[in-house]
Amino acid sequence: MTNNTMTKKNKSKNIRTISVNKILSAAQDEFISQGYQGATVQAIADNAGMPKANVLYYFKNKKNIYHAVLEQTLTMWDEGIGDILPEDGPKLAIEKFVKAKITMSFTNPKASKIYAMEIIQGTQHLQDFTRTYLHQWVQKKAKIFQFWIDKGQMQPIEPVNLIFLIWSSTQHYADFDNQILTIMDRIDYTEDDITHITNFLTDFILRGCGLKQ
Amino acid sequence: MTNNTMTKKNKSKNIRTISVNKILSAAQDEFISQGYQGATVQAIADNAGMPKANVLYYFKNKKNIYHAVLEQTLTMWDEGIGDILPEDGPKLAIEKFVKAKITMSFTNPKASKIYAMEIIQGTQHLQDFTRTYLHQWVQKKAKIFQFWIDKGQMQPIEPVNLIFLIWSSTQHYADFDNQILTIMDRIDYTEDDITHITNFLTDFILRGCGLKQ
DNA sequence: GTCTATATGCTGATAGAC
DNA sequence: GTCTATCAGCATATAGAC
Repeated sequence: MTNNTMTKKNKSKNIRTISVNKILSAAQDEFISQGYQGATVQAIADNAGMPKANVLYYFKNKKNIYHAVLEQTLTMWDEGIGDILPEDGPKLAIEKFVKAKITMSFTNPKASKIYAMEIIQGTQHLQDFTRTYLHQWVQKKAKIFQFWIDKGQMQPIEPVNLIFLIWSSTQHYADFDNQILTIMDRIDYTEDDITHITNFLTDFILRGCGLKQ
Repeated sequence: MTNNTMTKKNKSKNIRTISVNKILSAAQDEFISQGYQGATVQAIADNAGMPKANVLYYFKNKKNIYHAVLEQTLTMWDEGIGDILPEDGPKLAIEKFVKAKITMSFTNPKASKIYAMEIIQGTQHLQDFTRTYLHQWVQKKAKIFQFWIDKGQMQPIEPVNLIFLIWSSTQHYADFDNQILTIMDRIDYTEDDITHITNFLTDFILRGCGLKQ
């Protein structure tokens, strides 16, 4: 299908999709650096390369822009959380889980930051997500760890705190990238850095669980 | 010295100290939950129990309030960072370091949150602190770990990433307390929780470093 | 769909009486 | 030192021409 054969509807749908994505991307940056209140629709429009009125045409108001950014964030969180499968056994499962979280941290640090800011500020918009989805996820996965412990496949490591440690140590490279890069004398993470960090965290956590050496 | 024998200067100095502390405490809460821009002088004044004009009498403007809160935060960070001493050897040093960071997280979660938000948002006000003080601190302590590794007192664990892991896993309980408490079905951390978490993290990290079992 | 002009409301900050 | 009243500026959001 060429541009010439496009229906009017398809054309305008494309413009809409492109504009909406530009706005969401600009908004993500703006909300991270300025916070919700500090972010101005004007700044989002400037960074998206369009007049302020257009932004409000697509999203009606600032709150709706933020909700859309949050929704994107949760989708990524959900897709990137990885899984912990009983049939994998503790070693492989932890390796996979750590790798999934690290990958998410390095491929989408902005989503991680938006999420972190929400939780730090008091789970204002994410209370439902935490109370229901996340609560159940942790309980379910903790049971799998307990199953392995009971079968003698791993040492008695407290599962809930283990999950917290894996979350925190992997997210840290996304959320605190400014601090870490400054300390490491880098402008950005290189591929080598990412490989190195992945190996470090995987080895360290497996050893912490008594699953290596 | 009774109130009656107080000089006028002492009295007013007390009022000032009390008012300033009330303002700083209220401001800390407000900056965490609303962000810098979202925080209003009016809300700070309300939570401090005084008229807005009084707040601006003591601090002149909102920026100055925030700077004062940040200064408090850095002082706490500095006092709570703990130390890593060559003469302690790796095991004791790591035990002490982990314990110091956990203690800070549980005794002053608000300072940890203010700090975290600053770094996530791009070290806007803390670039100097990160570039100079923190950079040097990490390099210095990394050398001590390297010294122990070279002497065969501990396994070759990459020191800089080890420091990041200890920071992140301990701070997490302060910064993400809302999420953690929801998942753990608690309103607040109990003394038992804190002991349990301290033991978990200390054991896990020592094992990760190959210094236990 | 795009853009200009404008209304409305809120916030930081000040002036000045007490 | 405390507090009321008020100003000036800015940001969201809308109306309406193109």
